[in-house]
Amino acid sequence: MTKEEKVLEIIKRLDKRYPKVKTALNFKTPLDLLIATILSAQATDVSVNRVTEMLFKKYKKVEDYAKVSIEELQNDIRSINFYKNKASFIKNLAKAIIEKFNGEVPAKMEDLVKLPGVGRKTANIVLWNAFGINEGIAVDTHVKRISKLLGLTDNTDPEKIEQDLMKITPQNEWGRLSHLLIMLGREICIAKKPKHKECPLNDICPSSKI
DNA sequence: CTCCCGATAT
DNA sequence: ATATCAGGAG
Repeated sequence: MTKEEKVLEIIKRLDKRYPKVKTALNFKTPLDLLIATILSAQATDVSVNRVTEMLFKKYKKVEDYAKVSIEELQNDIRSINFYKNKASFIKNLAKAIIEKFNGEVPAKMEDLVKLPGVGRKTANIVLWNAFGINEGIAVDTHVKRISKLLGLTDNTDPEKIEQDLMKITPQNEWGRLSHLLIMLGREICIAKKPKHKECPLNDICPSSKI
């Protein structure tokens, strides 16, 4: 089985288990999702959703983030890790969106990654979930780990892994592949204790202990 | 490569 | 106690 065939089989099986897969982060607007995704770095989606439920009622426009004091913003997201960094990212990003993009979250990779606190992973999440655009593949900790376990890549650098996955995956499946692997990583192919017996990919996974 | 730095599961 | 969690910047 070629890697191209393997990816299609993986998508086919995971699609059956996770139909209509999408981000687990709650959001209504592109701005909401951008903020939530920044907050989600090395944090659980449950923690992020708990904070954003309050946050998105208080901050509805980029101007709200741009004008709030850094201390107040820090306090509003204090339960999330790296809250000082993230508060600065969000405030500076809001200013940048107002100055450079007329107050609208840009729907292009090259624009998104210029924003403070936004890398390709965050940009890919926003592009696909908020704009329906397949411009790349979000490689997070789950996608990184599982791609290697499945033998889809030999690289460890997320950007190289993304390139490898993009080469062997039809572009219209890029967003879905990423989110399907994330779901598998959260529920079955757990970093610490993979549930090989329950895994729908155990017969085509080189790392399976079954 | 290090730092950031709270909540949760085991 | 400690490993891990939808990472990114310096």
